[in-house]
Amino acid sequence: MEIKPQLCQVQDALSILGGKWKPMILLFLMLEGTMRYRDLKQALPGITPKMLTSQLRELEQEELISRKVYPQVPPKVEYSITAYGMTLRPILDAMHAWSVEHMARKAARVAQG
Amino acid sequence: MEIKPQLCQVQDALSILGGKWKPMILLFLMLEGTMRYRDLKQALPGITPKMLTSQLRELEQEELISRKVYPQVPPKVEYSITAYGMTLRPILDAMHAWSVEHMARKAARVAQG
DNA sequence: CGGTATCCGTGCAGATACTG
DNA sequence: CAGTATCTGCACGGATACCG
Repeated sequence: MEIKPQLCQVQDALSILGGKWKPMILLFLMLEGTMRYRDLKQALPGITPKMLTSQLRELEQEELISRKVYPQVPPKVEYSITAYGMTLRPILDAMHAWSVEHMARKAARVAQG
Repeated sequence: MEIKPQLCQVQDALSILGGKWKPMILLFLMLEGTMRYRDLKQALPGITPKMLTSQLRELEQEELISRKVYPQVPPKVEYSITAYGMTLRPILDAMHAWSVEHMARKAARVAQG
């Protein structure tokens, strides 16, 4: 059987979802449509402002999310998923489905050491 | 709209596919069924023996692949995907499909800097 | 409110050499 | 053939403090 080199392109998708918080950020924005900075910070327990900003900037640069600044005091910034970002949904759904399906197995492995 | 905490389980799938070479190893084994150590090494250009071994060991520990040793000289070791490993296929397929679909966009971004 | 700036530890991954 | 062993670096992520 011949292996098609194309198959190695899987790396591309992985590099985009690679950041520790990126999948969750994308998921939240997919579901909420729009969230402010502090909403995301609350939704992601334990994330530092530096990490949140860097992850958001990277996703924005990939054009997966968009950033809208309201020029007012106090500042207001809204993040939302783009149409392009939405194309990642099948991947996230597949990962989510798998994780839910196999949580029991993982729990058993942890229990037995 | 309510966010379901379950959705954050996406991290589990990601941690399993996280290694740099793991997705490709899994893909090759899914397609070939069985491969020897040196076949994998050849199939993964640039991988060092240390990395290949460590990635294989981790996948084996997760029971995603199985390792069969033939006690002979010179040694012969075969790796193959398990039924459990096969359950990851939808994720890898989704990632592959997305990557193929969006290679053009990536190429354009690289071209323009 | 929505970020920056700075410092720091660790873990992943590569290079190289050696072995049963 | 199928690995180990050892050394190395640097990107990733975290902690903390500060700013327009």
